[in-house]
Amino acid sequence: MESLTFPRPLTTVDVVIFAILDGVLQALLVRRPSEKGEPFPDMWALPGGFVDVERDKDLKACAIRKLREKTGVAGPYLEQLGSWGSSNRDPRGWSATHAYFSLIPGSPVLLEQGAADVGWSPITGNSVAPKLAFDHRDILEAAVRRLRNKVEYTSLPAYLMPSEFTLPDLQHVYETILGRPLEKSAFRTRMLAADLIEPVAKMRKGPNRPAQLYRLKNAKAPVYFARTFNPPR
Amino acid sequence: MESLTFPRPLTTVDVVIFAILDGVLQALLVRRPSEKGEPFPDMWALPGGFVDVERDKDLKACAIRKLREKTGVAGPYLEQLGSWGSSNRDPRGWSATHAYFSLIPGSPVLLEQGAADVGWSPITGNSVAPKLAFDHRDILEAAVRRLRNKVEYTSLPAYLMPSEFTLPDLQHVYETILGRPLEKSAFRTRMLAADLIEPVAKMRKGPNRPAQLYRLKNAKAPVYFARTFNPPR
DNA sequence: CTAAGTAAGTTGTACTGTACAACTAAGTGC
DNA sequence: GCACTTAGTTGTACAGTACAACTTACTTAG
Repeated sequence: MESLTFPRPLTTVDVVIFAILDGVLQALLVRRPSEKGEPFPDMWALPGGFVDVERDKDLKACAIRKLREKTGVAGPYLEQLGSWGSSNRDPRGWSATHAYFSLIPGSPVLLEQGAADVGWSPITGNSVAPKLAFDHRDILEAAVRRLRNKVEYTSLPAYLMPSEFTLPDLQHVYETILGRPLEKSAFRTRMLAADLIEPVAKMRKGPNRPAQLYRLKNAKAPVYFARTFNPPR
Repeated sequence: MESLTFPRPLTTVDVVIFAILDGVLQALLVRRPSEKGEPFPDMWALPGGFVDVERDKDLKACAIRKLREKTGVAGPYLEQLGSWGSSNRDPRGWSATHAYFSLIPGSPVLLEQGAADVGWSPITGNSVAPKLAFDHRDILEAAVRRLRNKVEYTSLPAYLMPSEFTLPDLQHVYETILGRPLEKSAFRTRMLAADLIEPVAKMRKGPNRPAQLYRLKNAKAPVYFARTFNPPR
């Protein structure tokens, strides 16, 4: 039998958690512990950590656990992003992380505990302002690129909406993520043809014409459109 | 300092290697060793194995090493597919694999050594005929789905072509992978507009009208089209 | 009560890339 | 020379969006 005594890399899971706050795309960050000997003490990092071979039955379960520990959110959109592994990404030795990305709806309420160690950071460009521990900037940038790319031809932003929203609300989220305006009528046609949302018997009141409220259809998987938005130049 | 003495999962890399042989999409498989104590002895599996923390500087280097060990091919198309990790996918304990998929051109010549332990298997449906070790069937199916999906809107099949090929050749590869016929004139228009290939000053002779030969433009990254082929039903 | 302002939502025309189908072109074999 | 086959082109139809102008429904100022 093979001995299996050779050195094993460290195995972690990290989660890029996106939400719309103050009308802006933001990512959740946690502060690294400040204990002596911890790598990147007090720096901001993506939520994540070691796979616990006792508690986590698989990688996705581990990601869900970390997501719930930080946000209290259960059952949001969760997708595998990729993995990053090398001899030098963690000073403690050869390490590989399995990265996920998650979209959470509305304006989520964070768990109150340890609020100083958890915070939302707005996405500007492809990343966030603070320096991040490990190679977490690379991972975050990959997540932003993947999100932007998919928003061109999928209904992913629907997972960032609160339970009831208007079509202009949804369009603003698309525009915020893509960083460019979209055509109102084409947007509406596409969304309504997608069999993705259904109107509720209410209107959003405001200082001008009320807007129809919609909600996501039950347990709706993301819709893939046959074309991207607008001319890609 | 954190002790790092907790148990670590096994870390492996597996590669799904696709090529067109006999006009059919095929995947490379290797036979598991037959030694006592080895999991899944003598079964077919994807090429791969443990990360070697001494030799592999990162995951991609590890995938490239395994690719070259099995095929002798250097520098083909290589893309990360995802990762699979759980407590029960390997009888030796909690294990996570980082899966890649690769497209190799033409009709590749395998390394001769140990030819009995390496073989191509045609893709039928979403998988291959033989039973596979571990969860390699899941991984292979995910690779086939990803490839099919991307072929709808990218130029990936170009990486499966020999150095010189005709447009009908390329179209046949598209059709083989997608499992449905494509429109000749729309296909040609799309491919020629993509700035992906260039004609060489030669024709493919045959029993009927000669066809223009093309080659991939130098170091060409895959092209993403703004629409999928055909009506998706 | 009316008019201005604003955002929601609709309508009509133009355009782009593909679908579909018929056509022409260039070779082989008999 | 003619039938056959595959390469490659041409022309019309169509689908989904881009663009822009329009109508609708509400609030607020006067």
